[in-house]
Amino acid sequence: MTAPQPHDDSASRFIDDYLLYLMARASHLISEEFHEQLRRKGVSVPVWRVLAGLVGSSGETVTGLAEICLLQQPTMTKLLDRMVRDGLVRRAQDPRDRRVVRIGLTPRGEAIVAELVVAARQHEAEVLARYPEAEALALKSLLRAVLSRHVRGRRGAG
Amino acid sequence: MTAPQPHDDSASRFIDDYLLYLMARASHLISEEFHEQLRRKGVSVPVWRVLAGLVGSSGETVTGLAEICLLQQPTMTKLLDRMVRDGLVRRAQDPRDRRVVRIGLTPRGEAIVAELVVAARQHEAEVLARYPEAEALALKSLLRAVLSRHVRGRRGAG
DNA sequence: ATGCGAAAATTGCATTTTCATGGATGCTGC
DNA sequence: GCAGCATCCATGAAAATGCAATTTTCGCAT
Repeated sequence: MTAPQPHDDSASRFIDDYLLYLMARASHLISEEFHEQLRRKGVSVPVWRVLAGLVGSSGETVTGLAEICLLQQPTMTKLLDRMVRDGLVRRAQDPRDRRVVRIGLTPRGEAIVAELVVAARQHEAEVLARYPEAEALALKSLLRAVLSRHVRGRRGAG
Repeated sequence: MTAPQPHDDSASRFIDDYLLYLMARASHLISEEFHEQLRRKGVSVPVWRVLAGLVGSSGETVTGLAEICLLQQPTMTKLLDRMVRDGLVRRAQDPRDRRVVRIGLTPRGEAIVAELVVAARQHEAEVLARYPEAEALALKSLLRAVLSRHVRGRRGAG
């Protein structure tokens, strides 16, 4: 029962060489930069993810959006409730399968996400500009490689 | 007011070329693999992060742990309440600064995290084995480069 | 046609997180 | 020694989340 020792701080922490932590931390820190911009515009992170997930692909399902946004389905349903209430998206029945709900941007949602995408692209450019171009390209390429190992149902993956 | 169109699915979604999304998704998908192991052992993700954050560095502060675990400070305080209740960690006053609370693993916490770290290292090895060794090394290296741009307070960064 | 298993979305309840704030200690300049 | 400010942790009310169970619809074999 020795007391916790304050010294010996940056000895060799497990997490500092742990891949999953490096990824989570890198993702979190870079994302936080943009999330601060979102805060200033009064848009929450989950709302941004849904809006962004709909850009270039109108008509996602609830389950599909949940998978895209890395959330669970019930969480997505409740999030969509709020976004519908706020006039950002709307629900529509799928003409072929009445179990399915298709989510689409409202004009208001489209206007908001259009602005945000501009800011996101600019921020991404700033982030990438911090590194030699080769590294920047390699990073994206490696991330794609990681993701390609995880094809989950999404047909016609690019 | 055109209805959401179900077709035109995998055209060219914004997020598929968005760095922050690639990072978040890669991190999430790989992490989920290990989180499923955690679930089977009855350990929640935040608890694992705290335990892992303490390995090799006893005596972290509450704020420090929050930063390490990518959580907010009040979240960490309440998470630590539960972990203290469950006998995983304990609080101790810093001898030099009475505002500071030092968090240390209990013997029970140490035993549990020791097992988990073994599983984590094994999972990491499995993940890295999916790629050519050069890619695996490059990925870690690039993530470190990203993180090195974000030295936040932590002194003596490696 | 009809019944049966599977899939999609929602709802309810308990838990957890967040945001804003409060209380206490430490530090600096005078 | 003391005022003023920064830092650290804890708390409380409100919102969001996770998990399990429910409902509706579909696909398919009979």
